[in-house]
Amino acid sequence: MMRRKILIVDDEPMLTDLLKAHLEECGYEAMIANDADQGMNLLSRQPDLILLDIQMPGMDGLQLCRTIREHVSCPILFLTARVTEQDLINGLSYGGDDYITKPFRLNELTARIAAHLRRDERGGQKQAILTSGRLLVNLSERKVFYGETQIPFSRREFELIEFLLSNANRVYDRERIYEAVWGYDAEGDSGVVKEHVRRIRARLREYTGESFIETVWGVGYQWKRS
Amino acid sequence: MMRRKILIVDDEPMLTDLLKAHLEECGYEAMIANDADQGMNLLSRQPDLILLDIQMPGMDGLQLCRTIREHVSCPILFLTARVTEQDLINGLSYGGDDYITKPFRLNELTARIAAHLRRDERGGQKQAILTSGRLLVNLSERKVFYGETQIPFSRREFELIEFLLSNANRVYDRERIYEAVWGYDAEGDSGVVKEHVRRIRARLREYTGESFIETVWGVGYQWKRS
DNA sequence: TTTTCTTTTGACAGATTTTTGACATTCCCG
DNA sequence: CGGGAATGTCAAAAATCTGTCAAAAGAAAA
Repeated sequence: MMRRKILIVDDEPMLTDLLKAHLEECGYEAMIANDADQGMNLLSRQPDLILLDIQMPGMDGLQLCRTIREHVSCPILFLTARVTEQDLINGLSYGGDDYITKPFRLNELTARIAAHLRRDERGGQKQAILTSGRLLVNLSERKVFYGETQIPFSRREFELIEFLLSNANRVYDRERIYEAVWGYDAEGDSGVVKEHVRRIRARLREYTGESFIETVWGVGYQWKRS
Repeated sequence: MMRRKILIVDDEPMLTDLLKAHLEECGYEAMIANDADQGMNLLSRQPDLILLDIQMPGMDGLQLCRTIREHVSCPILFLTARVTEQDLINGLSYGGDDYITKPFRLNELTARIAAHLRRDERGGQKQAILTSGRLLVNLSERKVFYGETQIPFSRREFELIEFLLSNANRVYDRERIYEAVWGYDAEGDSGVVKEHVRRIRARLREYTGESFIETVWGVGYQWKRS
């Protein structure tokens, strides 16, 4: 198996050096880019994964992310400081796949990297993070954020959100939703879905002002992504 | 075999120079840092061992030690003038591996260094230490410290802590936890995990005031790292 | 063996979530 | 403008989950 190539884009030489050394110790091949131009150039070497700092001074990391996405389809993992949660959400909607906040542990980082590469390899399509506007849904931690505040959801509620959001802009009747989320053959829908949608909407509205889930009369529900 | 790199952190230039010369004579590559910042910077060069003076004026050597531990896992050897048992415990609880009191003989120092490097290399067993806030978990010695005091845990308790902490911020249901820690296929979880979590929380709370392990309702537990 | 400590188990109460059904409201269409 | 079907709302009931305790079973130490 070829050694996996990882591209590191960060303006802090100290950090990039440390990361490079560590990643190489873990058996990866690491390339360093200290600015956007270098980063774009190194795309030609076909990295398997990209670590991208989205808050480099004098450069728009988000734009860079989008540009990268136009050229390659490998996982992009953001490095970000805790403060600008908003940037993070932007980033994910700009084509990123996951994020990790600075300061982070090397072990944690390599674990994430391994997970993404594994997923990529198996062809698994499942994203780790979903976004919708300013809303952020972290599937692995099972948490929903609006900006920096977390919105609490119960298990079924979360599963329902996960289903609808990962099939955003598509309409499903209650029976299908029940089947997909509850797993049984939907015999008597009995209005459970209805009630859950209500509570999810209520909580979303309470925290964000909008409810995201839309009713298509006579048919079912859909997650509306602007 | 690569030449081993040793990082010396001490505010006394005379001493550091002397050490550097001596170590290089012994076939090591030596790097000097005269203050904490320099020390942190040089971590990017991945030293194989660190000599650290824990009593530099205007800086908390112990805290530095702990900070270093968050980034690297190589052996850390204290240089200290203090000799009490208490100081030793302090140092070790902050993530150090050994200590040597000043004034010392160069021979003694190099002997210790060689011993640690040998152990590090042979066992392949990394001196794994995890931290979470002020909490420190020494995996090789199977001990947990909060500041300078040790918190006692039994075998299973420690293993459970180890598993959750090394996968911090990720949620695992009881079944998975049982599988990972007990090693069997989780047939009848039977609440063993639940009970262990309770006792771990209780002891952590007793010593630290917080319980670190968080419940995600309907899903499982996770170690919460701020 | 006895003693002590750890681990497992089962029962229970309390808290939270999920489901249900009755009722109100909205929407479509004639 | 209604009638009827589909959807929204609410609160109570049912089901599920978690925290806690104490006792039993098992391991380790003495």
